[in-house]
Amino acid sequence: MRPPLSAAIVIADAAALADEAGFEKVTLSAVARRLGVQAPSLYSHVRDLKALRDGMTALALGELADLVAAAIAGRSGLDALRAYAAVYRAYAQESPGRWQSLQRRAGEAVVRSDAARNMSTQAGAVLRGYPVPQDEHVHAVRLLGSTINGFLGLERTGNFDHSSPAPDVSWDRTVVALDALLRAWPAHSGTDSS
Amino acid sequence: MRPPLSAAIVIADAAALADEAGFEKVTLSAVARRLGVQAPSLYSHVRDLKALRDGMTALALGELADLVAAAIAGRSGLDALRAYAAVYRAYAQESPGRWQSLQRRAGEAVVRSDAARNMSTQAGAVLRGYPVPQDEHVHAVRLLGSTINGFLGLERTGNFDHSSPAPDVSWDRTVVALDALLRAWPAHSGTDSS
DNA sequence: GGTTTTCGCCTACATGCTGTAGGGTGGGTT
DNA sequence: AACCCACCCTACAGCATGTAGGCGAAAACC
Repeated sequence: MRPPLSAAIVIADAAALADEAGFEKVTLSAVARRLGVQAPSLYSHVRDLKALRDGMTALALGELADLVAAAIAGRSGLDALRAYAAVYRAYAQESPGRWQSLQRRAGEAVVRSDAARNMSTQAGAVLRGYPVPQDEHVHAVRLLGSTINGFLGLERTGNFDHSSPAPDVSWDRTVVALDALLRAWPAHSGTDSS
Repeated sequence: MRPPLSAAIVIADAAALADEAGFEKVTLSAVARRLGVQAPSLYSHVRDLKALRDGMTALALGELADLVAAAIAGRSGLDALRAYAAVYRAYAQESPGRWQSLQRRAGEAVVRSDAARNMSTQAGAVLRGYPVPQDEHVHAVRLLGSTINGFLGLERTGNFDHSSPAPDVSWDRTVVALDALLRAWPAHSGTDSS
């Protein structure tokens, strides 16, 4: 009758549920209900809950890596940075559950995946337009990721809800500030003035 | 015999458990076991699991606000910024469960608490040593929080584990970079080159 | 001093989720 | 036609949340 289930289908459905109800609401029972199947049936496709979550993380990682790749292709400098940041924010807003699935310690397999490797590479690519010395790239990449992810996290937890103006304005300032920072990357003991 | 339980004791014990085993492992059953009591007994002190978590968040918020207050008192500029950032990082490292309790959407009561209000005020105080115009303070505070919290989040989820050098080095660069950024806060349409 | 109230923890239970064991059925193969 | 196996099923054990109601001991009251 119905086409048989597969790991991919289960994980995709779990991701959809996460986006609708929040990552923490993703339960094997709930996914089974959505798929019109009994809960134990899912264990043939997914080892356990941890594996399901890892699958969602891997899925999100792959999607995001593709989006980032498309966004920064052919751009550089502030242009690339804007596109890079915009993709993250859009993803966090449009797929909040998937985005949440990235904010956790994932299994080894996920960490070593191509998508995960790509993500760091892409962050490095954004830096190409900036005068950050090669041996400082790690730090710049970490700073970039920290600020972008941190902003999205605070926004999601409602940290900005009780002060004006809307987060969008701060987001723009933040991206511009990061651009300025990267263009004048400080030397070890302070800043150099040009 | 034993002194009777109280909400404060239950919450404190839950916080201790969170630090030992992770925030997501905090369960009313587990806390009851630690306290040598049956699980339903806790419901006289804590309305439900959500209330317990909110209590932990409020506790952490209060502790952190006090630590920050002590750290930035009498300091300014980079000195204050360093102390401010250091308190956050130390707290995240020494009380990981409590820190995790801050990375969630808390109930209204917690959000409106004095401690929560203090935290924004304190972030603003750090900016006093920098030439950030008053109407830009919100953005700077948000940026500061984003970067600091984001770094700690990425560090905790193991994002930095598979690249060298150790996060400590990046942390230092990050704080220095934030200092540089605040000292040369970019104007709205770009940066001014001094 | 004895009675009564109250407080704090208890047992019992309903409900929901995870994960295991093992059964049955239908579609494809030979 | 008989077989097999992929796929989903039922049954169950274990642990979590949260409700209802009981019991005992200490405090309060006459």
